[in-house]
Amino acid sequence: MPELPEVETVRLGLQEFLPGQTIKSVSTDWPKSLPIDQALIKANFVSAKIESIQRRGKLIIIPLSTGYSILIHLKMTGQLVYRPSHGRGFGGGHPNDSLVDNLPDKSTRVIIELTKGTLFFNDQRKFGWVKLEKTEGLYENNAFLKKLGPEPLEDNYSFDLFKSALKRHPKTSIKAAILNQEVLAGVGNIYADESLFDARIHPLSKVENISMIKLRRLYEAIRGVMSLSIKLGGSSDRNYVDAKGNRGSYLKFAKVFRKEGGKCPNCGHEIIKIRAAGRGTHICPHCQKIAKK
DNA sequence: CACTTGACCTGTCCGC
DNA sequence: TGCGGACAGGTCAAGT
Repeated sequence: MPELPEVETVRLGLQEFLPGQTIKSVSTDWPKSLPIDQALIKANFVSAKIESIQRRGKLIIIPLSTGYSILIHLKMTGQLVYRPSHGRGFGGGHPNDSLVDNLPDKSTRVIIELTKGTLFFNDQRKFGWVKLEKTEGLYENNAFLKKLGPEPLEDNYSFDLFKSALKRHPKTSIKAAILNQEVLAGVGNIYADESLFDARIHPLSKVENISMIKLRRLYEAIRGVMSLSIKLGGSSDRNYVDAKGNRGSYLKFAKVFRKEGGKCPNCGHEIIKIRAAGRGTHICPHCQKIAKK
């Protein structure tokens, strides 16, 4: 599921409620979702105070008063939903938007009890996890964070940065390259397809064969689609919900993702589905031709 | 080495 | 209706 815009939407939601709260208990019925030693949980997770909610790429990072940080990866089907202990929900949401009316449910893997509410980590496919690591030196010590590429929505993320990272993967397909989290952080299958369409680049084009003009358009497109998606609360293809349990609406505006059989909004040609970088991939075969040297 | 493919899981959908 | 297979927002390890 969750790519950068979805994870950022979750972060923004949690940011409203969690900072300042203290953790009362942590439990799981699927230990692989919470691969933390019990002694460490007791010493540095329980009774800790939540300081802030951060995000790096698709990873949620929650620094605690104990000097440790909670790391959460939602992978394909993870949800992170907060429910206050009293009052009837949050109000303001449309009832039909909620995919998580009664929590915990059968996909709930980890329950974190807080002073004023409960944080549920749900994950149908069990790929995601909640970990705990030392805050000091986290970005240097954590294998994933250490290699993670730059944040594409930061002001200082330049075309030069994008181009020079791509240059290290000249022979691979452009889709595989932008899905590679070491090239840039946060792009997943939805935003790869949408941004490649916007830039009129065929996903199987080799990086070295793509013109500078098109790479520039791709850089702009990646930032454009992900910024727009954050404004729309992300994409809810199946499971995704934000911290309040509500869906995002970006897919209503998607041009090719899951639109096979429909018409290209640019030329009217039929959108087709192919395979690229081992993933289902949506293109307009008329607008997106494989680049050749 | 750089790059691609399977594995991790559950659930849903589609064809026979 | 039942059953097998393909497929689903991600990332690693193990292949080629």
